[in-house]
Amino acid sequence: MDKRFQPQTAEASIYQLWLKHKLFKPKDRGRRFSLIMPPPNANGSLHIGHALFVTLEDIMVRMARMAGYSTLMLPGVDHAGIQTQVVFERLLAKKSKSRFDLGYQTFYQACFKFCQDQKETIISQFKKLGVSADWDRLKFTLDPDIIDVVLETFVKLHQDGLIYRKDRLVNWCPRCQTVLSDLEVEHKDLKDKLYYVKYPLVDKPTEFIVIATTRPETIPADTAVAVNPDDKRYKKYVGRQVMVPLINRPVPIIADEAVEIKFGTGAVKVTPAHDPVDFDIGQRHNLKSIRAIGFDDEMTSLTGELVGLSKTKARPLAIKQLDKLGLLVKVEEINHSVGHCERCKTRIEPMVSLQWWIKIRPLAQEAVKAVNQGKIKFVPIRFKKQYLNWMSQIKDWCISRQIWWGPKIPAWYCGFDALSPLQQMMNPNLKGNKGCGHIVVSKAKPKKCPKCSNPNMIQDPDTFDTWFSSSQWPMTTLGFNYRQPTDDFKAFYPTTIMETGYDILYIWVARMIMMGLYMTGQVPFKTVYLHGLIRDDSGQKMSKSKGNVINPIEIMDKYGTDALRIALIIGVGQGEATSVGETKIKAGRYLANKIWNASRFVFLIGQKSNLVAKDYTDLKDSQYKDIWRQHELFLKDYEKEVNKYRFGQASDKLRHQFWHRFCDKTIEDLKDRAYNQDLVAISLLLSLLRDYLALFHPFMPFVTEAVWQVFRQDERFSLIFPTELVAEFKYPIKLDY
RNA sequence: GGAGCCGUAGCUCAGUUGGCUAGAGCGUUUCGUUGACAUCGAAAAGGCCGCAGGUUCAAGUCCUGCCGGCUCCACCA
Repeated sequence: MDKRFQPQTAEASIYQLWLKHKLFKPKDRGRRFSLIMPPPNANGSLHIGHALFVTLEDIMVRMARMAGYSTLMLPGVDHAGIQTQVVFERLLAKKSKSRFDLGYQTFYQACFKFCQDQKETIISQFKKLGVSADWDRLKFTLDPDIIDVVLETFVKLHQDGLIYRKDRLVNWCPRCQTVLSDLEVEHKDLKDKLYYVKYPLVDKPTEFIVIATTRPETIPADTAVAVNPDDKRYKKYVGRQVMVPLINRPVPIIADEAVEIKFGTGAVKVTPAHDPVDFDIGQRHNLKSIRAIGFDDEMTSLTGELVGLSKTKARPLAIKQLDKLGLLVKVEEINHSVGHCERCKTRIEPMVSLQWWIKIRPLAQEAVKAVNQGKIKFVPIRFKKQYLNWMSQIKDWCISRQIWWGPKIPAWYCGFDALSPLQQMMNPNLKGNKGCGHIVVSKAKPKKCPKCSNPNMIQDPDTFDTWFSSSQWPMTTLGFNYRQPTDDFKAFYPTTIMETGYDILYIWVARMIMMGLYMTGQVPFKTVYLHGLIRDDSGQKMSKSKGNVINPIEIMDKYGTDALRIALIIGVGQGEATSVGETKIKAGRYLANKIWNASRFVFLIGQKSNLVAKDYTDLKDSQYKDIWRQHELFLKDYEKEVNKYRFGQASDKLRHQFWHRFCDKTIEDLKDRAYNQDLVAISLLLSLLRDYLALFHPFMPFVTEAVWQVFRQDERFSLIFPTELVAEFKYPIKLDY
């Protein structure tokens, strides 16, 4: 046995050994355990967050496999719609190109190629981490069979009245040139200015109502001024009219609950086209929606003298003019939170636009019911509350995007005029298509318009929110379809555990539950395990700009994969942030080293002895029965931790037991007798070591396998080490899924 | 405005349904090993478990309030 374990040279061949034994394939028999890997985005390489989640998953999977479950870990990769498009556009920008320079076809193909390359990279990195997934079942969100089901789901939702197309207020990202769902918008607190502006009364132009606004450039789009119905100051004005400054258009003064009496002057300008609250007020009071800012970020023709200006230039001009007219009362500093694009950090422009929406309430109802009935367990439990809280206030989900990267929405339009105004603007090349305006939702392109027989229906140029396809991931990856369940689906659905980060509880987990129930009538997974974020040594969030990121690849090269894996897991509370730094990783390497050396010692002593295969002794009746009993007590305790998914605690206890009980006590106590050919002592050491190797294996698969292989080479140990791979050894504890 | 979390050794953090003589890693001190250990072992120092009340035979653990930090959600003009 070598004096040291060399992860750098040993790991790759150990991984090959597992593949050779088809270890990662589910066995035919036994109870089933399945875990669908959250697909990493195919637009970058492995970071420490990937390492954490995939390690946690691999631990659960390896434990289940060792405990005798027919175990499937299904890997996948995500095309990651808007995120990938932003990443790829940045690459293009370095060559001074935009997606429009390439055109849709070329862009799509180049992006596809880019994703394929990234996919290969990340898969090889996952293998380096020791991930025991069944790579033959690897899925990509753009695989034809996956897209097929996703499209069908859209059609079915539409048939069931759960998808509709409507003009509503959306989040428009001027940089990405697409709308976003609410969950893709980040709110940041910003210092801004609050302008107090006089609106003259129509019937008495010497009298004014003063409103407060942060966006004077949208004044031309005002269609009302609103006050709170209980505000005594303004009671006499309600029902009368004011003149909108800059364009001199009369608008009504209305009363609405949404207006806060205490804020500003208690009177607010209502701009339904550019503000979510105002949009709702507009709906309630049947107000017109006038657009001041176009999707091109320029002021529209309805904005008087501001027309044609960019919105940033329009504001100072508006202020200047108001001031000149003597209508600007004062300016105050204000702190308020403003939405930004999660991907490119550009400030969101609220707009009214015709988009596809999912009517979410009916789906949410079922998803809440399932959780309340205990069909899905949350680990840690506190996320159940967060889930329920979110679901109770959920809003309809906008699923159409104007980006190019991703599958297109299966809606077909008879003629250019049926497209939304935004789509018309963005797709002038389709302009020649004439038609009756009919819309068909179907997976395949209709041969002709069912109404007017036009043979050239055009497809909706928009793509799906990438999360629409992700929300169906557990179903699509297992081969679900709307006709006949596949073998994998029958065998492994619902999956046992969904492990992912708590930061995508709403955007992904909640939606998978809704879609799973909708598509199959069953929950997609029985347990949700949510892990926390990774921080550095001093508890800081890792970020490139702070320069405190840890590159898992470098760590693995330097300290070995096992050191990284155990450092990410040991002693970490459930769902809590993990602090990882070089010292913790070193501690991991020490542990790997300790495992190797303890094994080496036992191996050498065993080799020197007269031990032969038949010398295995029943330890429960030996003079060492107390040691064995203590070991069994530990196993019980350990079993409890693992069944509660407390891997941080479990691995900590395991380390302690192994190091300070087995190495420091048991080995030391039995050393002399073992040297003196006490075969019972030797087989005791061997038996204990074998259990420790098995227990450590899910956490530190490489060093444990390497040791196991050494023992396998000597047939004298074959009764105690009865299987070829440590992973095939009967796990000394029971798991209950 | 709503929801959730955290505050335990110098640092980063564990501590499950209340039973703790409060733990780990790293760091510090002393001694010992270098024939399993790019070390390892034995021992030690170091904690009003944020603060104040309450429940209890018993509270780091449950309840209330306060102080400090964080996260998420929300229609703060």
